[in-house]
Amino acid sequence: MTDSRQPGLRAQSVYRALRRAIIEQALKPGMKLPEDSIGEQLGVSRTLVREALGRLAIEGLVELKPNRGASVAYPTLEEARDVFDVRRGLERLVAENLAGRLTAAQAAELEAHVRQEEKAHGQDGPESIRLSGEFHIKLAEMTGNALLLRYVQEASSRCSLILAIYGRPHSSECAVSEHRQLIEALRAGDGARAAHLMDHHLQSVVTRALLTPRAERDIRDLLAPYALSEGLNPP
Amino acid sequence: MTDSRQPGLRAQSVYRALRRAIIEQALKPGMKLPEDSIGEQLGVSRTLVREALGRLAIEGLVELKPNRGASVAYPTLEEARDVFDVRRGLERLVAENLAGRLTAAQAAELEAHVRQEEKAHGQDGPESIRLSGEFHIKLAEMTGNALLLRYVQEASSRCSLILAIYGRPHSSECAVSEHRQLIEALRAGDGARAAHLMDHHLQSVVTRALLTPRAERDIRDLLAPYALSEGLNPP
DNA sequence: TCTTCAATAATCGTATACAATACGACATCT
DNA sequence: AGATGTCGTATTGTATACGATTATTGAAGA
Repeated sequence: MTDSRQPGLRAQSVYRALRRAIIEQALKPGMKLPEDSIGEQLGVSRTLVREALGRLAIEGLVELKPNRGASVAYPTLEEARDVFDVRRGLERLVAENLAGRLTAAQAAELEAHVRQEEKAHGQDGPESIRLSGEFHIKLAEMTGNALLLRYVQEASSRCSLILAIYGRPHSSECAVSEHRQLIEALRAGDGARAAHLMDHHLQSVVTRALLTPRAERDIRDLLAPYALSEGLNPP
Repeated sequence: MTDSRQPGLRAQSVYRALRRAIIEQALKPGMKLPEDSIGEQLGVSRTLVREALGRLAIEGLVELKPNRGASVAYPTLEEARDVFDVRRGLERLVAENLAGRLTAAQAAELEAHVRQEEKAHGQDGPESIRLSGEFHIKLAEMTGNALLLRYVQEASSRCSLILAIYGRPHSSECAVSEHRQLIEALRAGDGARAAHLMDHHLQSVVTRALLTPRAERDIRDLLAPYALSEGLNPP
């Protein structure tokens, strides 16, 4: 039971449940999120659902329109670019911060993680994606800077959502070799190189998996983002 | 009347009112924030106050302890350092992003702003501080990156709170000349130099106005942060 | 006088209630 | 048929209600 009757924890459970559901695409971009049905499903009142939706809206995973409720966010391409730019910047900071400061234990943990990524590379799709993401979160954690961690987490989740919309189907997001190189640079204490590697790593994630490469098939695909960002509701 | 009976706007009004009150130190760090009295004062129910407090808690301006309510945040020195570090990083990104991209109109606006800062420098204390802060917000706005703007705003407000606690009384936070140099570098399109200037500018804000230079007078000052961060309630 | 404890008051966490708004279906008119 | 107006339903925005938890006060005992 993660439920726990402790105060405030149920609210957080709702938040996390919705968050995961969105990132894993159980709730697809643009999908409506009525407070009633969610509350009923999760066994809480609208109050807590509302709280969670509000928080998700701040983080950009949910869109909240006055008097017409919440829906899973459907970022435009410009917003997507913004998010990726900021994320690259943030993770560059992470890299600079970490260069030379990595303890032996931390380096070992990262390498173990990369080995896992390698193992999962060929087979399980979603598992591979999850591991790639976690690598970056782990790095942010290791800075010991809570605010930096929060921002990286937020940007990362939004990136997941963006890739769900604009990314090609099964691009394995991160190249394992690039993670390896990065660890090496961090270990060597070469901050500039680490930042540079991180920057290009994330840049290549974009070009490899994302933005523009996807040739939209027909007008419906092209219009979908606009319709949804205006609150319209295509079938 | 900023009140406006439009839905959702009252909630935002509450949020903004509390935010300003905290930043302007009408509500001092550590001060309790009971939902009831705030709601009564602002003419709304606890629901909306709660919403606002939740949001402020996420942004780090308010601390929220389970079953014992909200209080104005009292960041520790480590948290303060984290926030300043992230802010410096973010604003470096702003500088890099803006270098060479500044339109003539934007440059003019910035220069006009700096002239205002200069005017206000000698006289009004709080006014000078406000203008210094706004300069940085303006820069972030000019990137056109909404997420970057949000993060800079958030970090800035937290910095205000931090300076309220640990800063020396009337340090004029930003040197006008440094702002001028920055604009020049942006205009020249020298991204590296702009980033460097920004970095040192913010670094000097810290050393000039802040952290450690303040010789605490007695034990009470030294203990205050610890007491408050533990939820204790000194008179 | 200082501690301990119980009763009371204050405040929070969550659910529910009610009014306001938006969406959809049907009827009406041209 | 197509457009337009009206009613009913669904869903939101906000307030209120109620049980639970924490702070406070005051009295009794050491």
